[in-house]
Amino acid sequence: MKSVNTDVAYEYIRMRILSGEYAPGKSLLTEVLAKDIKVSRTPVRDALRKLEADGLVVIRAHLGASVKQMQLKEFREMCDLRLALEVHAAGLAALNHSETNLREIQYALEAMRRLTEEIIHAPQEQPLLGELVREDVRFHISIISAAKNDLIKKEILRLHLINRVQVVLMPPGKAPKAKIESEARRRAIQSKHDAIYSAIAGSDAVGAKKEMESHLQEWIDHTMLLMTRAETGVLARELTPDELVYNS
Amino acid sequence: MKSVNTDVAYEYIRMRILSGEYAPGKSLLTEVLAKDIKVSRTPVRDALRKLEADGLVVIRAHLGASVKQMQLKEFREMCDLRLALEVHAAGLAALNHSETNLREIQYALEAMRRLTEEIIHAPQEQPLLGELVREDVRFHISIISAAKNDLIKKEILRLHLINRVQVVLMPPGKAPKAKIESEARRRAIQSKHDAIYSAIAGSDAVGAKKEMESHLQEWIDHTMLLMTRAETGVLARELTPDELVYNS
DNA sequence: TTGTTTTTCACTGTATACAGTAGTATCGTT
DNA sequence: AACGATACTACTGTATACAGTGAAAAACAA
Repeated sequence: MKSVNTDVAYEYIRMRILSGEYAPGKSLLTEVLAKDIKVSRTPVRDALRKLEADGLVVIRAHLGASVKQMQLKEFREMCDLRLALEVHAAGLAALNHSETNLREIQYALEAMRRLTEEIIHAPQEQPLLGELVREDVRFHISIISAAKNDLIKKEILRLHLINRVQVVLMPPGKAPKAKIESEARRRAIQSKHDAIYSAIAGSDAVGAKKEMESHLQEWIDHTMLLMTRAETGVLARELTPDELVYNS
Repeated sequence: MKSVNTDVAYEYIRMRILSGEYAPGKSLLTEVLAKDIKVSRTPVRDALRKLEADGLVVIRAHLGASVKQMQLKEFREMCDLRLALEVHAAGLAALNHSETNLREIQYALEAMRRLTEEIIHAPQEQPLLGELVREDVRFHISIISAAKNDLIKKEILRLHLINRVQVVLMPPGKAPKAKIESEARRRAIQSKHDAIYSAIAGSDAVGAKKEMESHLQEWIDHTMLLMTRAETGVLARELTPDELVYNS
């Protein structure tokens, strides 16, 4: 099948939103985009509609499209939605996982363990943080895959992406916590991950759900704290566009 | 703001899908629709894109749009997704409900109780079934509203609508169960609903989730059984278009 | 007949011109 | 100077013509 301009436009805009080049709130003019992508306005409009369905863009009649910007309330609701789905997926993973799934989860787990220790002992933690986040994503996605429900998986991935666009991390200089505090937090997360893995590997659905729920709730609380603290217009970003496109 | 043709087309097509006039699998030709709605193909295409986002339509490049038709596997996955969300919502409802919410839930509950008894004692159960289903929907939506999470609510409503389009009930004549059996089942459902309500009213989140989970699981199992039994091309429908549009 | 190629054609995808809206700047009035 | 009405304009919404695809029909070969 020949490539379709709509898809080209979709990928073009999507990448720029996910990479942060088009920040939340930025208005997306069809004419400008059409000229940049070198197609007409029609496929651009189609692409924007698809992106709206993904939750990355909002379109208001006669006012045009802009990159979705969430209020704190909406963000909290989305986190809760994600929690519900990932907790359920953890339970399913405990029941439906294959050996391959377990190996995948374990791989991410070990990579995170290694990176956590490296970061704690390194003088500059920043450069390795991106890798850590990437492995964290891999860990969660592996679990979702083990649940063997493509619809739920798709939905969670969608929410993950929105999350990435909305959560703008504190700039390196203004790290909100003392290093000793974040060190303890990192170790706590690691052991929580271990507990989740054990429950899944042991086919303990109830346990897996419980551990996943408290893990995510902790993450949500932590993130909400950072977001309420953060001044508007904070702009440090950890991930490259490439890392953001996990379609696996 | 002036009404937009895209919205007109969207409503037009949506209604016909929800009412069953456009059955799953039916192909939706933009030219035909445009002529029927008396607009051009452009807003029709936009509307179809929106309906695709709703999960009611599928669009394949160069092949056009058609009303979404699910395989059994996908339907099962969707039911599981809905279960995850509604169970979570039940838990939230136990924590976040207002007095008004409780009254709404109770109202639907009592209406169902009355109808259930009427149906059991009536010679012809068919005419009242639609009403019963409508009150059942009201019951579930009231709980979702009580959860106070608009995003989750929106998502569950979306899934409910897809459900209605996909689940085509057995024709009256071929009722799969003896009356005595469905009578027992109706009473069981009623008492399950009572249990859910009690847990929510008593702010018992764990209990509410547990009751909701087993209730929905029972419904899913029952529906899957009907669907696997049903021959292809079964076409009896209980609800009028009007009942299908709960935007509350 | 059966299988393979060619042709046809109905439909979608795209570009573009035009219409219509909502926000902004301009002007006039007090 | 403050306020309201008017004109402007930059953009979206819509119709439509044309290009391009893929599936089904027709033609052909064995």
